[in-house]
Amino acid sequence: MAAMRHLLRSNNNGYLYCFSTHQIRRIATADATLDHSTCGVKRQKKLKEVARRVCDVIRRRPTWESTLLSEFPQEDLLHPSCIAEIFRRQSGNALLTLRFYLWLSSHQGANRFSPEAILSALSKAKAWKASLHFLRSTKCRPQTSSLESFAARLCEEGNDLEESLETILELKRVLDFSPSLLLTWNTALSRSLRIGRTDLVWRFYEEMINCGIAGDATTIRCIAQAFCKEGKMSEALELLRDISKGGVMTPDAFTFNKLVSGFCRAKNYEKVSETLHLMIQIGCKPTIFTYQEVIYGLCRNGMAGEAYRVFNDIKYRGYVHNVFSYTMMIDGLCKMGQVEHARDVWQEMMRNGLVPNEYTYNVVVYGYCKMGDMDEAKKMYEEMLSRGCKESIVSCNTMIGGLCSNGRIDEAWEWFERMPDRGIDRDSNTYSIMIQGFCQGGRMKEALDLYYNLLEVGLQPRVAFYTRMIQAFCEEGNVSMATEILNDMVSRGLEPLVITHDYMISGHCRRGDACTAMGLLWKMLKGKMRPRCATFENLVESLSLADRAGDALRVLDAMYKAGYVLGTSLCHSLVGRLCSENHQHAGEHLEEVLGR
DNA sequence: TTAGGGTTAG
Repeated sequence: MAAMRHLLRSNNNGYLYCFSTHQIRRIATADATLDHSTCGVKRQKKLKEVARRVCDVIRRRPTWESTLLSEFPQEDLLHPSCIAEIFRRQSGNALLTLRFYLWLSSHQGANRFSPEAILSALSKAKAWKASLHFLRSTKCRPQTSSLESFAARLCEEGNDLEESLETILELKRVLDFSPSLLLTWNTALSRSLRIGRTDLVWRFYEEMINCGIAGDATTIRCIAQAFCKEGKMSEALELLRDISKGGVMTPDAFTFNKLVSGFCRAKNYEKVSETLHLMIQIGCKPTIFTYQEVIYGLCRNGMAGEAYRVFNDIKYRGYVHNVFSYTMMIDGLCKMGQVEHARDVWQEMMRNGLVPNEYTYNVVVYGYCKMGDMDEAKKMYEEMLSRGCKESIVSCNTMIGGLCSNGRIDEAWEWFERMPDRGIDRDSNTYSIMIQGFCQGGRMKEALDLYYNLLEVGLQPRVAFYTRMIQAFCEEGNVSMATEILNDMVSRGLEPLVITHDYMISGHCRRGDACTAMGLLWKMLKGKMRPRCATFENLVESLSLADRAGDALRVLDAMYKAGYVLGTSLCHSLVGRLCSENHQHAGEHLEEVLGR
C-alpha cells in the first residue's frame, strides 16, 4: 500500500504519464519474451480468460492490490503468459500498468518477474521516469550488473541528458550505485558535447571523478573539446600538456586538431605553433587535418598568403593534399585577389589527378564573378555540369549575384527564371540578390514585383533584405514605397536597423518633405538612436532650402549634441542663406550656435 | 564509445 500511496501521489503531478502506448507495447513484448514456458492450447485459453478478468478488476476497482491474489488462483495469475496478456491489454493505460508492475514486484518471490527483468523491460521501453519511480517506490535493489546496463542505456538512449544525470545522482543517493563502466561516462560526455551542453559535460565529469573512475583518451578528448567550445583553448592546451607530461596517456590528433582550429579562429597563431610543437614533442604527429585547420583558419582571417606558404611547405614535408585542401586554398587566394596563384593551385590539383567537386567549382566560379570575368565564370559552370557535378542553390545564387554586380541584370533574370526548371528551389537569398540587382540598375518596378512575388511564395525575408530594399527606394525618392516596406517589415516582427531610419529621413529630404523628415529625426533621438552625420546634414540642407531657418538651427543644435561637426561647404551655404536680408535674426542665432 | 571540414547571401 505504501507503493500505492506513492503512486497516487505521483499521479497528481503527472509523473507516471511518461509512458506512450508504443512504449507500453514494447514493455509487454519484452515481458512476453520472458515467458519461455510452453503449455497447451486449452491452458493458454484459460490464462487469457483470467487475464481478461483481472484487467476488468483492476480497471474498475479503485483498490485491488490487497485482494487480487485471493480472487484468482495464484498459478494462473502469476503465470508468465497471463501476466504478458495483462500487460498487453493494459498497454494503453500507463498508470495501471505501473501499478500492476509494482504489485508484481511485491510478489516477486512467487513469480519470475525479478526486479532485474522489470528494470530491463522498462529501460528497453525507454520509460526512464517510470524506471526510476519503480526503483524508488519498491525500494528493491536490482543486481549491480542490471543497474549497470540500465545506466549505460540511460546515458546512451535517454532523450534528456540532464534527466539522465539526475537519475544517476539519485541511484547513487538511494541505492549507493554508481556506474563503473568508463564507456557509460564517455557516452554521456560525448552526447552532452554533441548537443552543445558543455555545462553537462562538466557535471558528468565531476560525478565521474567523484565515483573514482579514471578517464581515458576519449574522456580527455571530450574535456578538451568542451574547453574549446567555451573558447577556453588555453585551458585545454594546459590540460593536454599536463596529461602528456605524466606519460599516462597520449591525447589523439583529433583532440589537438580541435585545439588548433580554436586557436586559428581566435587568430592566436602563437598558441597554434605551441600546440603543434607539443604534438611533435609527445610523438603525436600532426595529420593533414591538423594543417588543414591551420590553412583554413589563415584563409578565413584574410591571411591567404601565409596559408599558401604553409600549404606549399607541408607538401615538401611529405603531406599529400586532397580536394578539400585545394578547394580551401583556391578559395582563399581568389578572395585575396591572387588569381594567378589560384590558377596555379588549380592546375597542380588537376596534375595530381584529383577531381574537383561541386565546392571546388563554386569557389572558382565565385572568384571569376568577383573579378568581373563572367565569361570565364560561365565556362567553369558549364565544365562543372559536364563533369557531373550538381548545381545547387549556392552555385545559382553565385552566378546570379555575379551577373547582377557586373550589370548583366537581364542575364541574371534569365538564370533566376530558369531555376525551377533546373530543379532548384529559390531561397530568400536568391530573391534578395535579384532584387538588389534590379535596385542597382534602377529597375524599381521589377524589384517591387519580385518583392511581392517573394511574399506570395511564402518566403521569409530577413532584416538585411529589407534594409537594402528600403535604402534603394529611398535613394530613388520613392519614400511611400519605402514606408510601405518598412511597415511590412515591422508587422512581421522584424526590428529595423538604425540605419534604416537614416535612409528614410534622407529619402524624405530628397523628395523635399523636410517636415516629415524632421519628425522622424526627433523620433529617432527620442528612441535613443544615433542618426548618421549625413542624415543631419541632409536635413539641415533640406530645411534651409525650404526657408525654414529656425528648424534648420534646431536640427543643427541636435547635430552638435550628437557630437558631429557641420561640413565646411554646407556651413558656408547655410550662413550665406541665413545672412540674406530675410534672416538677419537667424543668422545671428547661427553664429551663436557655432560660437559655443 | 567517438569521428573530422569547405562554397553564395548577410
